[in-house]
Amino acid sequence: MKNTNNTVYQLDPLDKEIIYMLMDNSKSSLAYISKQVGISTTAVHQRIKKLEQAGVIENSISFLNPRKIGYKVVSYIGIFLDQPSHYNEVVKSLKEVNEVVEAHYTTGNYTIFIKVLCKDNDHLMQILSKLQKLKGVTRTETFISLEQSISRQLKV
Amino acid sequence: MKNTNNTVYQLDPLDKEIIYMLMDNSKSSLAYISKQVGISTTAVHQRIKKLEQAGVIENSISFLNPRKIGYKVVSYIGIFLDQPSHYNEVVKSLKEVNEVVEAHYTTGNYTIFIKVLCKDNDHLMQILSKLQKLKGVTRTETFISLEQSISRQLKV
DNA sequence: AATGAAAACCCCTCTTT
DNA sequence: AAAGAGGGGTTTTCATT
Repeated sequence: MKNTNNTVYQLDPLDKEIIYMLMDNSKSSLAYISKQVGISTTAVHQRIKKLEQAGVIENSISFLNPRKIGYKVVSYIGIFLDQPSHYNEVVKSLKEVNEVVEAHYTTGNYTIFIKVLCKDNDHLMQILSKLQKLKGVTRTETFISLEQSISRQLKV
Repeated sequence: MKNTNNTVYQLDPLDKEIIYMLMDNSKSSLAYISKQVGISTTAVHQRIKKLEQAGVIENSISFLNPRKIGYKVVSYIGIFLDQPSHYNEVVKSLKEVNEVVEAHYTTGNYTIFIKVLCKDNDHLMQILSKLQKLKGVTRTETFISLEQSISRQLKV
């Protein structure tokens, strides 16, 4: 069941300690967390369950390292649409392109802003030409990431 | 030990099935995966271990949902530097700003491109004014995400 | 909300093919 | 590369405060 309400969950210091450990490694055992934060394993378990039910902690996932399977190029692409009304249609097309891993409807220069993973620059060129053929797309602007110097989650 | 070589790991269909299950939920048990893909738990275990050692599967982490703790605004900011040589210094400063969750050194219009999470627009304004005071930063351009329509990992 | 104890489940190793 | 069996650890529930 998806939690949809908009109330802000108040984290106490123990919650934060627990969450940061899970954000670092979701397989941290209850026994290990328990030792670090100084409460029983059952108490840790209860807090995690509560945080999960509230939707504060989302499902844990494993990461596939794109580089290891030959995807070396990270880029961001701003997309200009002739009419914002084409947004839904374009997003639908974008969902069918596996290389697109994020898409945002944005304020500012672009209508749509996406993150794309490619094997190399040739591959990126193919994706760009595919994007430019989509109905409603007038122009794109590409930023290739030469180095990702920060990649982390929010700490509060 | 970090795997640093650049060979491309060849995934067979079983590897892919297993990886996609773990990318969806890193806590999928070996017994469950075993049932889905039709090989023994031991075989699944051996494959996962191999994929982890090769660095194809990276550590699993839990996600904190920023919205649930009051962070409602997702934005991307392009940063112009007067000299690229200020890059390292600026990144160092950016690392001290918790709201910055990604930073890239990019080709194209901007020198640095970042992703920022904020509570609201006022909060974003504060971050922007903080960024504009950093030495070497001449100008910034902001894209606020009104809706994230795609958020996923790479599928190959 | 927190605790200890017990049950159920799971990971991981070992042995074998 | 894959399978079954067993020991040790982990999650989960239960009763209690």
